[in-house]
Amino acid sequence: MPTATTTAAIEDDRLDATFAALANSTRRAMLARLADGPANVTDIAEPFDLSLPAVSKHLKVLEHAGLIVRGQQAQFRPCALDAAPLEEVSTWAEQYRPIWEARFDRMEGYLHQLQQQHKAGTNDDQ
Amino acid sequence: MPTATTTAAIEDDRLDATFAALANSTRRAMLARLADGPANVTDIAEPFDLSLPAVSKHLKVLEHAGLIVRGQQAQFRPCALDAAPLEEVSTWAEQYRPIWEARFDRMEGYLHQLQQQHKAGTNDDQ
DNA sequence: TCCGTAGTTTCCTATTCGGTTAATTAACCC
DNA sequence: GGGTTAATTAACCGAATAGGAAACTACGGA
Repeated sequence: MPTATTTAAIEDDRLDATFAALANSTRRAMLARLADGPANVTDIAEPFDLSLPAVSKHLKVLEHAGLIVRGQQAQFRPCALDAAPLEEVSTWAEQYRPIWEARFDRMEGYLHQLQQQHKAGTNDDQ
Repeated sequence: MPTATTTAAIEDDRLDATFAALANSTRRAMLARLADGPANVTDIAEPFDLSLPAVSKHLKVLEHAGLIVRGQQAQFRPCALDAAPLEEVSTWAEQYRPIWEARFDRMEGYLHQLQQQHKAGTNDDQ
């Protein structure tokens, strides 16, 4: 058996890690900071009301998701943004563009209908 | 006290919820299924090796993120995709497009440099 | 060699997540 | 009313998250 873990499963895991890393406003703010250029851990920590270990852990999550790359010069560990996973996120989301664009002509009526039904409970027939 | 919760904070919370909902391949598969049209809970559950309560919880997460809308007809609770939050995700990610596109000319050298430093650790002396 | 700086690791706590089974609600049909 | 179908709620469990404090590692410099 060639790949017990299929390509799709690997991509799934990577998207899992990326979305999980992004599901936190502190980490998203760190990425925004790094969009302006590389920085050391204490620099990244500065705007946040967080202990340094907490920041360190957030950075580890971002690194695990491949969203940052880290180096080492002397006692410093510079972090740099790697936006490649964000391209995957964008591509994934863009799959659904036809749907959110069709929303007005096709979907919205149905969505409203569902919501009304939900509010109404059992009204009459259908 | 005017808006102790600022607009930015609300958007943060919404992105938190959306990304968290997307950070699970089962839930992403459910969205993919719903892209083909509305479905009831048991229909959605069918491809998964999961108990119905587990499916129900996943759907609640998706609903909380605004990714699905739910109705009620008789004992059925039809679910329909609402792709609007995915447009937000795409827009958010697209912020970083200049960075992932500049990667080849501007960033890659630096990223590699960081990675090499990291691997090398203390190379020469000790 | 000792000190200060930069970060990480370890250990702890509280909360959330993903899953289960069992019980419950809700609506239809006979 | 009684039974069946659809789905949720309740209670519980193990694993993962997010945080802090304290200890530790690693490097540069006086």
